[in-house]
Amino acid sequence: MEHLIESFRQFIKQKGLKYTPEREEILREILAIEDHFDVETLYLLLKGKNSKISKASIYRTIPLLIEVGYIQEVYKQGGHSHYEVTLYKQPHLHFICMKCGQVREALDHRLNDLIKEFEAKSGYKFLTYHLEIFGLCPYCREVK
Amino acid sequence: MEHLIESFRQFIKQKGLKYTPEREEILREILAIEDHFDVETLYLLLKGKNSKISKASIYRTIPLLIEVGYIQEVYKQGGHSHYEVTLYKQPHLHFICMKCGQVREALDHRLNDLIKEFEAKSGYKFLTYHLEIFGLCPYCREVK
DNA sequence: ATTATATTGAAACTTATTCTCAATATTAAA
DNA sequence: TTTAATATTGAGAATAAGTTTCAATATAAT
Ligand SMILES: [Mn+2]
Ligand SMILES: [Mn+2]
Ligand SMILES: [Zn+2]
Ligand SMILES: [Zn+2]
Repeated sequence: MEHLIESFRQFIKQKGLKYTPEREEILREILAIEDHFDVETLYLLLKGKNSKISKASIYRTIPLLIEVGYIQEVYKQGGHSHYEVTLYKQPHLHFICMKCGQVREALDHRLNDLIKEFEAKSGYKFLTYHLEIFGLCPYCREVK
Repeated sequence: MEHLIESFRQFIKQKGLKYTPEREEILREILAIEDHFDVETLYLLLKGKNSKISKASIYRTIPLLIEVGYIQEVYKQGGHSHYEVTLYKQPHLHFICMKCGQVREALDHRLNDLIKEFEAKSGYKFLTYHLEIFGLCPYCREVK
């Protein structure tokens, strides 16, 4: 945990940026979230702890955390982005129920293999992916 | 071509809606597009033909064309949706260059198989998917 | 023709995200 | 430990995609 904070600080310094308490606070809060999160959720979590962090700072810090490889934008839903900490997990797919909005994730190595194969054959440099499957969850496909 | 127009009319009627020249005009324009398209592109194409169609009507017609199965939203880029006619093609993946914005598509039956397998195992009802792979195209990975 | 209802374009609205700016904080150097 | 250059902050303005509202008009059933 602390080593992640330290690595982030080094990343910030090495880019010629300044290490601020706001950036660290945002990082700590995100690392404590187990789930997917969006900017609003994160903002309210911080606010609930009497933090003065503004949404602008959250929006400014997220790209840095993506660049350092701690988080990824994993899907868009309801017109806004959702993120998650991807330090300990591979990219994976998200099944989104179009009726109730429930999101479930699944990981399959064959998908990652397929993408690596495509990368090798195509000459592209792959950075990340979104696989969003849209449909109805078991519950919603029942209720008419 | 004309049979698609006719099927669309029947779809509209059967839903208790009214068949209007605006809806037909939008459908004809979309069917003539070979590529991916977004609302702005479509609007300008129509405008260039002296059409009076508003963006509001385009935004209202797109969900109907998705529902009838003629088009799909295939990816989001630059903060807005991109669509394509999917009458003659399977869902497929889109590789998006994060630097120049180029989009290239690829189709692989193993991906579709994987998704069908997931559907069968999970109890979800699958409708469509987006697989967007983000990275650098062969050209952009060269230029620093 | 009449009439009920749906659709239209224009403009207002909503919402996510980015930008601007003046005040403040960080950092390296003196 | 001051100084000074530069980056960051929060607040609010700006932007842009998409949705909603509304009065005028068009559709289509009778
Ligand atoms: Mn996930
Ligand atoms: Mn495509
Ligand atoms: Zn559901
Ligand atoms: Zn490129």
